[in-house]
Amino acid sequence: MRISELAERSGTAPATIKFYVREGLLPPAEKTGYNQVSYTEEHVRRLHLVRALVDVGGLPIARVRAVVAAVDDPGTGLQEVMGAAQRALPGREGAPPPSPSSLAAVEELVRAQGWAVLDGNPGVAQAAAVLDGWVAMGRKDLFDSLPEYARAAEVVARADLARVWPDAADRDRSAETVVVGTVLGDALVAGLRRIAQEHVARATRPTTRPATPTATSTPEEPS
Amino acid sequence: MRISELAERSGTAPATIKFYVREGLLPPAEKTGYNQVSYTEEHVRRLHLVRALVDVGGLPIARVRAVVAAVDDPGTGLQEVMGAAQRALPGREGAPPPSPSSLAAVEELVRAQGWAVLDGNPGVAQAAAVLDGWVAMGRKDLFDSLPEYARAAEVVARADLARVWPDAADRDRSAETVVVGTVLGDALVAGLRRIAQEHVARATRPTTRPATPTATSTPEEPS
DNA sequence: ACCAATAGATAGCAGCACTATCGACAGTGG
DNA sequence: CCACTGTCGATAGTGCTGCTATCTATTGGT
Repeated sequence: MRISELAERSGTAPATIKFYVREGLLPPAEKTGYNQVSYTEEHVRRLHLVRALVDVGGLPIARVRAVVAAVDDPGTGLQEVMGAAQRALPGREGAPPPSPSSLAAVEELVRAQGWAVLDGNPGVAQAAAVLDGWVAMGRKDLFDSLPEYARAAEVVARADLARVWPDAADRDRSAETVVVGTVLGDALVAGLRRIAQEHVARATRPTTRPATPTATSTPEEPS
Repeated sequence: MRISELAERSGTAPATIKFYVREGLLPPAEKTGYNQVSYTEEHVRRLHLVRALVDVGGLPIARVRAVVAAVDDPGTGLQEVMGAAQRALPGREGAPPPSPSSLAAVEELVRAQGWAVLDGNPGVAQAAAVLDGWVAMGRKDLFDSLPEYARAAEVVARADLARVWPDAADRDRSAETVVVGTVLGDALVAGLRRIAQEHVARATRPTTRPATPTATSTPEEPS
């Protein structure tokens, strides 16, 4: 198929497709002439993958390139593909490194949960950075809630992996599954969390501010 | 205090502080002379809040402005502050709108969970967009896992709100708590999810690919 | 034969988050 | 009193990212 058809089927502008090929997000199409190439169904699904990572996952182009490289390299095992996807996720790159105390807190949490984890896991630094932000705001009560969050995270992780193992025999397919699941999973959990937050906020009827009847007046705006 | 002290205490360059004041992320300091102003402790904590939202939460400046405006406006109730924080989170703005079928699936999930939620909730569109990305990749099995994710999301949401109600009497303090909790909570859950993923992947020993012994050879790299 | 479409290369552009520079002045040590 | 460092506010500039526009040589379709 030609570029216009690929563009139409993926909802992506031809110029953008060319750009993706240049950037290595999309493999070059097979040449059939001086100015004719032939895109395949493989390109369609790869383009869908790229757009999902960019649009829904919010990944920058460079990260997407790293991820698809891991998917395409048959020498990369599923665990490493998952690692690549994890490292690709937008994770506090401009931020200062996490403090040792927060790192220690996270590591203690990991131990308390009975988790086994290597040092390189980016989640550790990310969680520690969150704790740092929290204490910088003068709050400390988050530590008590950590096990609750950790338990929820484990439930999510089990659901994640339950979706991968079924077709673990097909390496390419499951590599894609791992990537999409890891990246889009963050967005899914975040979205569901927003819905659940509103539900819980409405359900537990917070005595909508016990002692300060001011400012409750403004007409209810959808949260 | 003068700008250099504020810069030092917050780890932010003076030029950046000036920029934030211009952009309305930080209130202007009180003038004490032609070229002398006096920053307060309030500025320190506000700057910490802004940096946390930017560095850890990854929010763009414009979103941070909207969030702090909601926090500062005493006429904005806590529910609306939470709504502002939710809408501020990076959520698929460049992406195409979610398909009706995915929206319907999310709404059915919401009903099945017994959740009550208004139309404007950005989580619905976000979750639907994730489903769209998923089906665009030719996978449909995600729907079966949705209730699992929803349950985990509710656990998280309950933990979120349990941290807010305690000091719901202090509107300003709890407004900050809501914002930081909503924004940093996403990052925290995401980080813990990465750790849990690695743990579960190692613990359940995926029979590391049942029928395809190829490509397992590369030396174990920390995922 | 004609014309729209294509490939590939290069240049340009808009947005974002800062950062650098400037001129006028203030506060402080000597 | 006076040099000198620090400060304020304003404006302009920078580096990066993610495309988009333009150009030329060529080609398939009618």
